[in-house]
Amino acid sequence: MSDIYDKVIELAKRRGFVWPSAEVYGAVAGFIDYGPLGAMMKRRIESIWRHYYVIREGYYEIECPTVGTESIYVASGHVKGFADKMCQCPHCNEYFRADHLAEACGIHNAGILSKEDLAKAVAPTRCPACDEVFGDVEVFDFNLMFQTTIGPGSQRRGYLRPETAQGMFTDFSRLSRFYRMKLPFGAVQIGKSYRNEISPRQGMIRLREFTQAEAEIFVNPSEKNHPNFSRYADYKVELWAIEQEQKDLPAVEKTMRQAVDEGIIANEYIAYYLALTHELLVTIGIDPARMRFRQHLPDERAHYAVDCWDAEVFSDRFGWVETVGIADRTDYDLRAHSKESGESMTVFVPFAEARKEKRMRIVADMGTLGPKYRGKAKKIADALAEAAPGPDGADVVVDGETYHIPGDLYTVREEEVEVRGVEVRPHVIEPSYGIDRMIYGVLEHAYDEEMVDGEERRVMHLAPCVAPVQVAVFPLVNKDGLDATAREIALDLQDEGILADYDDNGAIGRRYRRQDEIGTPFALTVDYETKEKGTVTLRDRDSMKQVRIPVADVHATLRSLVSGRTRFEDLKEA
RNA sequence: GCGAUAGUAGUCUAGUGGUAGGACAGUGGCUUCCCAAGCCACUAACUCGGGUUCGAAUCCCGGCUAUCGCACCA
Repeated sequence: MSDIYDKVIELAKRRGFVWPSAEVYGAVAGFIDYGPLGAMMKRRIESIWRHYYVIREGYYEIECPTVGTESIYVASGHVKGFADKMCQCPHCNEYFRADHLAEACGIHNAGILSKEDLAKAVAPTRCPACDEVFGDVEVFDFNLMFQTTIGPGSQRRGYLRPETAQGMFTDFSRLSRFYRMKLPFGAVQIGKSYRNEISPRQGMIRLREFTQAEAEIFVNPSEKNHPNFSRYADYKVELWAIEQEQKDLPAVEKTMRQAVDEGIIANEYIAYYLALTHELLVTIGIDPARMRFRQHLPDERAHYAVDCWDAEVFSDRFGWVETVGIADRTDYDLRAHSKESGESMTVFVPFAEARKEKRMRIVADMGTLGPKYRGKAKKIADALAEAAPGPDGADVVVDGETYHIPGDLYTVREEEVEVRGVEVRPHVIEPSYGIDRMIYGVLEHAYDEEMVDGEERRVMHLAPCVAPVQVAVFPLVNKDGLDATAREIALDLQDEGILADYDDNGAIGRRYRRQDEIGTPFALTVDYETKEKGTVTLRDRDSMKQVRIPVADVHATLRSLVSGRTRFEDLKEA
């Protein structure tokens, strides 16, 4: 003992936020259970996320299976790309990435070598661990996806999804009809994803089963301006862009308008979700001073991505933790699924006004062309339609051979056609949130120890909107009917949908402290004045101050406090 | 996964081969009554599996988990 991590995890375990999963049988690294308070807090964070993405942005939530067939992940590239080629030293049994070993001895692009070639490349090198020459080693694939089989007889291979995103892509055509073919549109998913990490060692930060909240926003590639950009145009965020990162400079503060105009952020969509993410993280209780937006360096971002930013949250134990990724993935995913599935995955975008376009149409004289070229005739005719004929005929290339087609074998017509629009393959803007990491960040940033009258007070400064228990209700003493009144108030609050925890055990000070430790933001106490004047005391967790409010106002006041519309400091004494 | 270290009530900890003790927390009661007060009572643990031994929390081996280092981290 101990840094904040130890203290936060100790409290989280003891009070029922997060537990090692299935501890009775021996926990397995990378799996956690959310206890009663943790699960409640997680739901609250998820519903705040929904408020932003589903209600405010209008991107409906869908829910897809966590088991997917092989073709999904062949298309997405996870079957190939998510597999590391590994080998084991025959002398010391240490595991290594085979491509890393090969690159260390001067082979470039070792990542594209076959298993056999990698084994050859590694054989003469020395093991970094035991310094023996490797000799004969077997290079094998280690895929980070959990594999399973679907149905009996294990004919059909399935994978647990490594991200929720693919569901939005495979449902693209139906989504596009749902949104009546109007770009932009988006869909979101909150759910479990799975990655069989080789050795997850960072508690809640690297899990084998984790919760993601992802939005896939499909936009017209030529219109990357967000329709509601004005909402965040003046929103200021500290940006640690490529330039600052490479030169080791501090982050710069910019409005989103500036950042887009200066070309720091690729487009309004990315900037919009970056600002929205900032607002969301602050709302759930991430300390703005311990948060930054870091731009991916060109060599670290996926080859197809135009721009990518991570929201990173600072942890006392882990340093900067990548918590949210916001990327412009272009049309990569839809193109990949279109190719694998044969679906077009495009959206017809009509022009404001249908355009009349003049087109040259080249029509082959099949009566002559057919007998002359026989089997090739169809292909030649198709090529002709695309060709640019000269005065003495047209040259077309079919199957690698050039054919000269004299002018009398086709006619050129000029036609006027009406073009109403184009088929567009949308680009994808993807904000992707790691819910578990957000929860850890919230817990760590909320944790505090302070001295009160020479005694340590442990308190979780959870935002009222994410605190699992929203209000505690106490009788000052357990007699003279105060307890019955307090019980009634608690019941009323519960009827109103407010999570109120009634407690009459022991001394009142102890009850306050118990609630402080789980981050309950407010406590109501029924005392002798309640009977006489119809008021109760409302105590604020952070300041430990109290105001008296009328019993009749309890619901409305708490609702307003919990939603953040009112601050405790602004309450008036009854 | 490799190596080192560790694992005793919910938490912290005492216990070097002879049937586990404390503190805090928790529960019930008394009392006091607005910030972990006091008194009484109670609940509750040797990480798991093998081995050595008449006897193992204690010694040995292995698993699991945690911490640190190495490796891994779309």
